[in-house]
Amino acid sequence: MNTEERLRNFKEICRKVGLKITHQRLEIFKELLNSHDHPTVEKLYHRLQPKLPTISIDTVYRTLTTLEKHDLIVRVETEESQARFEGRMEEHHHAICKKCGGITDFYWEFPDEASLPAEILNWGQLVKKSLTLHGICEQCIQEE
Amino acid sequence: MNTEERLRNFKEICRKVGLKITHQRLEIFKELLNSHDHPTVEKLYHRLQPKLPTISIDTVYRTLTTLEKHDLIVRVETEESQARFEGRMEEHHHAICKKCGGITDFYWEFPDEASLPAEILNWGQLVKKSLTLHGICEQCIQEE
DNA sequence: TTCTAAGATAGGAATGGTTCTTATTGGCAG
DNA sequence: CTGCCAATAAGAACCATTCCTATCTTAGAA
Repeated sequence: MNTEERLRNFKEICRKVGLKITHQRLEIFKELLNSHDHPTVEKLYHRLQPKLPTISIDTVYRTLTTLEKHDLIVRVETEESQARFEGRMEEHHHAICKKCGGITDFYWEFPDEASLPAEILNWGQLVKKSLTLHGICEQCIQEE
Repeated sequence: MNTEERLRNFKEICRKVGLKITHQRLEIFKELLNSHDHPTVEKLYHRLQPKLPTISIDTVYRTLTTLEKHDLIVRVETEESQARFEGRMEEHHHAICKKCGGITDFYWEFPDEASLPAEILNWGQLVKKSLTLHGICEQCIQEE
């Protein structure tokens, strides 16, 4: 799905579940679609200032939580205390740099569910499999 | 490594890096070794009350951060705001239940590093590969 | 063993990220 | 166009985590 399709989908989902399509929701969603660095709420808030100078940070929090609930965006799993979000919805994976905290996306096809241990296949209902690589990115290695 | 070996290793590492072996550090480490539910700081704090009735929660935070820095324990990556820790050090993976938040450990041999996309193999220096499964555990399915 | 210096802790205050409260605004169905 | 109800802004409140500092403990020296 490209940006336009994502926006159409966004509006459709909102209509379907009874969410009003407000200026703020639309701008927050669009801003996240254009952000490929898995921004924190604070970062998004600042990026939105030019378009929405009076928006409150609470609205950003509330909206992201709402969008997440309806599977329009994803909350990224990290060890940090600050929440980070992304707009990319295709199943993909992350490489996280221990040094700078940067997150890089990558695609990788999961080998075969049967390669998982039996105990986990019986664990429950699997929804998502995400591989996270930890290490130090090339740029941080150079800077050492 | 069994518990006894882990404790010996703990003391050795402390000596090596100049950390004093305090009663609190030892008890916090032992408590985490005995906990298999990836407890939050708050939970550990309460479990330690019987043995260390006057311990402050700051000490638990500080100690866990210190132990993590020296690779004696691991901070678990979740979407939650509260930090969770574990004492298991063998490389393993997690299945997280969306409903109850429970985390189940499992072992799984990573197929082959060459199966990762080239872009990631050149990303930097990889330290750890962790697979996280998301879904709903059997118990929560039953309860629905 | 005793002494001492440096490091560690307890307790409370402070901080920072996130959520709640409330008055006001604005989307949208009729 | 109008009214209802959801959504927002602003600031207060909340909660997890960290800081401050006086006191205590550990580990090494005497």
